[in-house]
Amino acid sequence: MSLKTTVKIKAMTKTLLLIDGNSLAFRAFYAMYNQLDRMVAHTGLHTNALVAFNNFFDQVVEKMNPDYALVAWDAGKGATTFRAKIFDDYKGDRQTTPPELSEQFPYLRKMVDLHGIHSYELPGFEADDIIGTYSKLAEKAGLKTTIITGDRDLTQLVTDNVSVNVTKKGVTELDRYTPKFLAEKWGGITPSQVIEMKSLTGDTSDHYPGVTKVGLKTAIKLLNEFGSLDGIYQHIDSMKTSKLKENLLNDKESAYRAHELATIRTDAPVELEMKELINQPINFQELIPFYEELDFKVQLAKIHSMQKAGMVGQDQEEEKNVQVTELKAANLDHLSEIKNYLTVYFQTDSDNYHTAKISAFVVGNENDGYFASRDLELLNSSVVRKLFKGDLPKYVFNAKELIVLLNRLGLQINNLDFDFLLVSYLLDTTDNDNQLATLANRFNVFLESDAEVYGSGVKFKIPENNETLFSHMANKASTISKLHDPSMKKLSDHQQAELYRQIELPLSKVLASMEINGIKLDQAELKKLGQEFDQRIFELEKQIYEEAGQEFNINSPKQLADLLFAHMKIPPIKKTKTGYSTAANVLEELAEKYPFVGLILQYRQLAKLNSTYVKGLLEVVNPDDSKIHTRYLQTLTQTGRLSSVDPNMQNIPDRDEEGKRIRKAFVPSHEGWEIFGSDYSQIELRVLAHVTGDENLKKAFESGEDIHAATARSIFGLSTDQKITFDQRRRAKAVNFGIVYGISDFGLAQRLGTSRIEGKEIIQTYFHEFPKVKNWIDSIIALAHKQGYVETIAQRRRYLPDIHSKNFNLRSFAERTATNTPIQGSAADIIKIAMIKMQQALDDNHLKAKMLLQVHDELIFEAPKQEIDILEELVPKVMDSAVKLNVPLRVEAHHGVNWYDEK
DNA sequence: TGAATCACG
DNA sequence: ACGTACGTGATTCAA
Repeated sequence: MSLKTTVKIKAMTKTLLLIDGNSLAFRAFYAMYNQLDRMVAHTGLHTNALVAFNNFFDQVVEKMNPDYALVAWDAGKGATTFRAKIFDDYKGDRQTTPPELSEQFPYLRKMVDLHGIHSYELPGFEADDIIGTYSKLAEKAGLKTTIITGDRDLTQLVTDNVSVNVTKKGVTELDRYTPKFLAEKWGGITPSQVIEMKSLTGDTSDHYPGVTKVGLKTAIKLLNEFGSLDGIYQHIDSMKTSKLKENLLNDKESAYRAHELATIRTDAPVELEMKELINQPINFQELIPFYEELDFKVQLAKIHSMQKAGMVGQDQEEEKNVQVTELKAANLDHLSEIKNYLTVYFQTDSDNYHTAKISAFVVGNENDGYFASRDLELLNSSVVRKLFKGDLPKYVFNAKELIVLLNRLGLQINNLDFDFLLVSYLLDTTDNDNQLATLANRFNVFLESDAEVYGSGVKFKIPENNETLFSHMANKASTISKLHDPSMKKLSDHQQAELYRQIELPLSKVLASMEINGIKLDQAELKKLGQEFDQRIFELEKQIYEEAGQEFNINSPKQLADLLFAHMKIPPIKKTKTGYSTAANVLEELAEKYPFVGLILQYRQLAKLNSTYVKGLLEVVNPDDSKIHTRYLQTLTQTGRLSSVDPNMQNIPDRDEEGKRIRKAFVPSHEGWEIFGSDYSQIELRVLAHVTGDENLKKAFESGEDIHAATARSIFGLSTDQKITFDQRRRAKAVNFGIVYGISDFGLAQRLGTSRIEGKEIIQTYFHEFPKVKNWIDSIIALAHKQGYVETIAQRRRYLPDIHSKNFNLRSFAERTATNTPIQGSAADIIKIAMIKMQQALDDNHLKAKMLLQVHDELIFEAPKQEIDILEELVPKVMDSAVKLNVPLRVEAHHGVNWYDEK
């Protein structure tokens, strides 16, 4: 078919789209019911039905592009329909509309309106009747009509010119009923017989009865024989005596009433003329603020990209690019004009700001414009130094990074006030990729991502062209400036301003100095260890190949599994997604019967130490100062802990003697100094005692007794003079861990190597002994269900979007995190506060000691030997008084000539 | 790029 | 009945 004829046909037969608003709204609401809690706008409005309805417009209506369109609604409360007058229990048992849906109706209507489509309702009539009436009017006018509904009753309106699309799944997958499709689907029934059928079967959703015991199949059989309700009753006398005949006779009145109720009116006194139903273009002008109100990020991003592609008009205002001037020696004095606040952004060529090349910088604000340059020398000018040191509040994205970069340039900055990265993290940790463009998106501010402008992976390149680079950087700076007000407002709404001002923001400075200081690595010591490991690995390799009778890659779990479970025919113990597991706990079990497997375990241990901790650390040590400068990620974890990368200094081996030797290579950076370490004892269980208020648990901590022993005493019913066996303590320790992690009988049994039944008994006994722990767990899960998030003692927040999932696994996981996060996260709050106070104490006491590392519940320092005595008193004091809990905090301190000897 | 493994609290 | 304890990062293999 040529394009010309297609156009002609379209031009000749105009189309009308009739939408059953209420029916689709209900469909949309229940189709997205499991998303109900996830889809809430900042205003608190539920948006699940709105989202689905919007998808419906995008995917269905846009494709149809009808000439005329109308959404019909049931008239609101107070309007009695003619059906209710016939039958006062009409729709009687139907659940009242849930409030979460009711609140969406005004917005649904507005959405329809902004899509250029008329809404219509008529007191005394339902949406069905409006649709029926217009479908007849359209037929007379020679239009092709499409009806969209979730209600099959409307199929009675089907003709050659009227098709009825009934929702199949959600609101975008539809069954298209034509006379032919209807006949195929329902045993040869015609559209008008749909009414006859409903008369016999009744309608459960509208709550009117038909004939007792008559369902779809019987109804079709009767209609095929007698044609209609009238036909059935005209011939009823000739029917054989049967239960069916009896029911038909008994329920004749209800069948005829059902007939009347099921019949859709086609003569409702509708007022709109067809020409008023012309499908209007989408009103983007108003749709954007509307979507913003609903927090429709995806849709806003879509409009934004359409605007960029020139497909949709936009205001001149938005078109305007951010003002950016290249900064030069000649115009430096412009900077002294900047008032109110100063946004600062530095562009680097890689994530590791300790080593990255600093490509360019931009400073400025929304009123006074932005100034960018690649010339870092300009930063040494007195104008810039004064500006950075001055009182203007500074707005940045990642304060810690900026401090480190400036430090590299010998510069300092004062009055860091707004760090959008930190603020976004505190507001919501979910899906935080730490990218400005993504985080800005949460506030409906759109910015090209670095990947779009600079490329990613091997294609990444900082543009050589000044205009490209400076304009992107100015856009970033402008985004930071614009996000100050809305994000700080939200922070106060969440009661998190103190968490930000008193903890995270000051902490970023402390962390910056820790990173800058770094920890000294004795490279010779580590290399020596590496040589020993190399030698032993080589010998183990030889022995393994010999005993295996072949060479293979021992590092490949797949090849190892092949050897063990196929070639050597050892019975496997555990499976992974892809094959048989060769994990350490499996191999340990096998090693008891097959000594050969023990060699693999030894090989694995040494290979790990060698590659990750010997080679790995030697690769990242800074050759200039022989120090390791890790980066703490302050805005990554879901609980509020820090993490550490490049390298990870929070997982240096400690549990096995062999691995611990790595720690000998971490030494003080000055002669006559020592490594000093201090750790909280059982901080998480103490937090548990605090948040639950459990008397028994509190008592255990107040007595100063070993907590696992105390727990053993409680759950195994031992008196104070009875001795606790090693195994009882071990089991109690596993229970304590289990409680903190969100226990299950199976999980506990697995770890204790006992039966599930016994696991269950132990948990029950624990809860009996520590009843408030049980109460707290129950109530925190209930709270998570109610509000969708949990909080730590410092109002750190973690959202749990899966807490209402229908998927058991996802929901259970969310419930376990609901109990674990307040504990792990509050412990993180405590050590963060301690770190800020610790830095302050070191400064106040004019100590040379430096805080170097944080490992979740411990702090590592280096200090002159003469200061060790002071630290032994000061550090525990600062740490255990950081936060006042209703149980004491205990801190242990150690020191030595290296990190190994500090224990 | 994901899975498996193993290092830490 | 569901599957099975919380939070991380680095290395290696194999597609």
